[in-house]
Amino acid sequence: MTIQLHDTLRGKKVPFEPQKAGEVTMYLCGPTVYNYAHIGNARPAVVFDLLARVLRRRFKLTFARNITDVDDKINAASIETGKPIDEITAVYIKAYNDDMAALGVQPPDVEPRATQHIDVMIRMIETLIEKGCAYVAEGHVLFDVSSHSQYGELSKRDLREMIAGSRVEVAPYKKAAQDFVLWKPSTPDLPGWDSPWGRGRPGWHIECSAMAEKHLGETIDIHAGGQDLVFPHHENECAQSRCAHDGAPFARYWLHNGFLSLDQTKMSKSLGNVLLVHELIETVPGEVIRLALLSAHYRQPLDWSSETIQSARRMLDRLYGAVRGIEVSAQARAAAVVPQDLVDALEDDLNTPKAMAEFFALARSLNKSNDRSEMERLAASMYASGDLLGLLGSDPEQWFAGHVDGEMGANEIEALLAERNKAKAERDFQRADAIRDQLKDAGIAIQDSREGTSWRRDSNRDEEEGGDD
RNA sequence: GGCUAGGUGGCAGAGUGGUUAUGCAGCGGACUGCAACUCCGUGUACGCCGGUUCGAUUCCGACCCUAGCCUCCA
Repeated sequence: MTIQLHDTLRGKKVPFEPQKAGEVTMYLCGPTVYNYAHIGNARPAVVFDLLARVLRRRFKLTFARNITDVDDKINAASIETGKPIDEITAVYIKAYNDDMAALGVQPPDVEPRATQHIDVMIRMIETLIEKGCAYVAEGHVLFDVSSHSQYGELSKRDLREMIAGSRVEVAPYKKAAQDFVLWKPSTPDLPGWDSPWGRGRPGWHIECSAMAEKHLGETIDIHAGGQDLVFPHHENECAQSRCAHDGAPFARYWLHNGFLSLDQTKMSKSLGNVLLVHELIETVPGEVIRLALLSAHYRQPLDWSSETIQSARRMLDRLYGAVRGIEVSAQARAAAVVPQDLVDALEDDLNTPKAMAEFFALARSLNKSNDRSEMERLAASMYASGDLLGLLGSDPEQWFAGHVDGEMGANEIEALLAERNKAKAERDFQRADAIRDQLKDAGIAIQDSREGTSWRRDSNRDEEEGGDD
């Protein structure tokens, strides 16, 4: 079966064939580093990280995810905080990569920075001017939208309607309202680079076009990003690149993830409901966040709430519970197979809910099995599936011991369990139950089995009742 | 107003022209000293109205509602 992907340009799910057999190029719009990443920023990173993992099973993938480190929002942050720009960007680049690593996002093959590609951008702008697709006006270079007949194709917009519906004040030097900036002049206090049009800085859209060209070539296989980037960012990127490359296709498949809302509300600074990843991971394991982000299909809208987190946590409890206590040899790991149904689900436009259903089916058969070698084989299969999904990366005991410190340490818990087992052996069930209640109050759930008693920090515990901290 | 997605059982969330999604929660049972975990069983779900069809949640049309974009935004 060939991989199926939903292409925004064609507006439907289509079979995926790379332009060059066996090799795939993919570009994802990365962060503008003026602030910490919020949970909505994490969705495309996680979703397309999964796509990268799926593609790597079959193809040699070159995956580029850029960093926008020159931008007016960064300049504003610099003025606001009084810190130099490169200090700000360094802090947030590190924070972004740390946050994404916590969510199981593998580093891309290339992570180009805008400031290191100014020369490429200038060259591309020169090319666009030569080809009559761009013009200089008052120190600005603008892209002439009328020079590209396919403009509007990706976002399915009609140029004439856009003029009518325009709500922006049009800069006087623009030939047409939709023309967008490729290069703009910088005042001495702003970051700037020398160019044929004077000292200035690039517009946002040209950055991605230039970096994609440099690292992936004129025509890339997959271009991905958030749905809100379709217009104007991707439409403009597409127009620039195609004009610069004599009409060669820019991206052969356009993938866009749906929006994430927070408690049914759009995240926005003015509403003060921005949920930052680096804050969230203090109390929620990154794996839980990853699973929560993958629990809905990537193109669907996803509402983030405490229930979303709780549900993902419980799912992981179930998955880790299935593999808990099963030794998997290196040999079994090497021979492990991801169930074909799970692979098929992911290769069908990244159907993660279906893939998770298959994952649970695997956990169920493992839970049901009594045969040692079969259990090892199934557990190995679960770990292999986890590797593909970016889940189940922790040791199960460590998972149940909790990623967040509880008020009761492991030694104390073990001591109480030993005492309880002694009481049980003496058939002093009242004492045994008292200990169980004591542990429960401390947020520890215990499970008896033939092999002994195991424990875990109970994710089902109502934190409201935790009380005294 | 225009464009693009959606509206599925208590919740989350896939999918399909006629047959079990899955997870959580609930109910019954097994296991257990009692629990928990796990297993087995269990839900007359597909926005509204028409149409096509032997049969539609699934296809077509109208309507209602929701979200995103049209301005920086993942």
